[in-house]
Amino acid sequence: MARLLLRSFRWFEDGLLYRLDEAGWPAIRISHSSLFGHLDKEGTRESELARRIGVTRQSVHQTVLELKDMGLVELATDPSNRSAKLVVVTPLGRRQSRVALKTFADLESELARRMGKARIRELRRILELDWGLPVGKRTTSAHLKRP
Amino acid sequence: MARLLLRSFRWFEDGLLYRLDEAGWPAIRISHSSLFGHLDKEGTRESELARRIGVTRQSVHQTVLELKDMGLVELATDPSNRSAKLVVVTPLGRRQSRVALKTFADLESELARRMGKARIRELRRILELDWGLPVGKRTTSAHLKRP
DNA sequence: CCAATGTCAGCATAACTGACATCA
DNA sequence: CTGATGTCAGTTGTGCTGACATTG
Repeated sequence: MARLLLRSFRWFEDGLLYRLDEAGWPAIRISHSSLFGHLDKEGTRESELARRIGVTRQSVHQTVLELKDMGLVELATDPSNRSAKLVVVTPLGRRQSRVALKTFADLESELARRMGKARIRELRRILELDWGLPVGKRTTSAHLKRP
Repeated sequence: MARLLLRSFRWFEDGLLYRLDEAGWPAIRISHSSLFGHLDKEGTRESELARRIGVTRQSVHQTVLELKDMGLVELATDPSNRSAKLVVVTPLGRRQSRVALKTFADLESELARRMGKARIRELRRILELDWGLPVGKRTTSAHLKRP
């Protein structure tokens, strides 16, 4: 099962890279685009993104730095807390994220066309469920709701 | 969707590592154990494994080397073709693969307990389907049946 | 002092591509 | 010569942990 999940992940990864390259946006990757789906309009803290996406602050930080280098996001100090920063999308970022998110939607539609709409809907439903902590994990997990 | 698939993969990965460590077999990883499920009793070529698993020869080669270092498999020259080699399981490998495969089954049962048997059965069913080539891929793909 | 946040450095895992030698 | 196979070297992509500074 683990291998099947990974294989399916690669299916999307390959498709995304191909489509974006085709559209002239070769730079973005899965970790980048999945971040955009969790950004608020007013800006979002890295630590908040980490919680929403389900990875560590450090992973998010890495991705954000890359996005910043590409000019897709900017960092602004949070007015309500000077030790925190807000990740805000640039106009360029908005344009590119539209393409990326649409590509994901397209891939999922293509899959639905191939495999059946109901099946893919069901797949997403199952994956979106809270699977609980991985067996043996106690705390501080990507799957934990409240850290 | 891509991220969800990856997250679920990690769920299994974490569980496997914890359980195996608990059982005193800390060395093995997902890539290792998924290989065992595709080994014939009489031995199997690396390139054949690559085809069955759906990855490149080079990836399989890497994994096989590690398994050899651990003493779980051995390499024998194929009697029918001296340029080829057969990957054969050692007695130690047989013991450990039993533990690993049982662990995977346990994890899936645990998941079924948490999420519902039917749902997990359906999840596996969908993942096992042939998704076809990733969008944009022409040839030489991990998803290709006949290369 | 403590907790949250961001940052820096290093590592692990699972794949990939490219290049090349061997042999049927 | 060609094709299959194995091998070596390097790279990519996504995540992790540990350690530390800043701020509230």
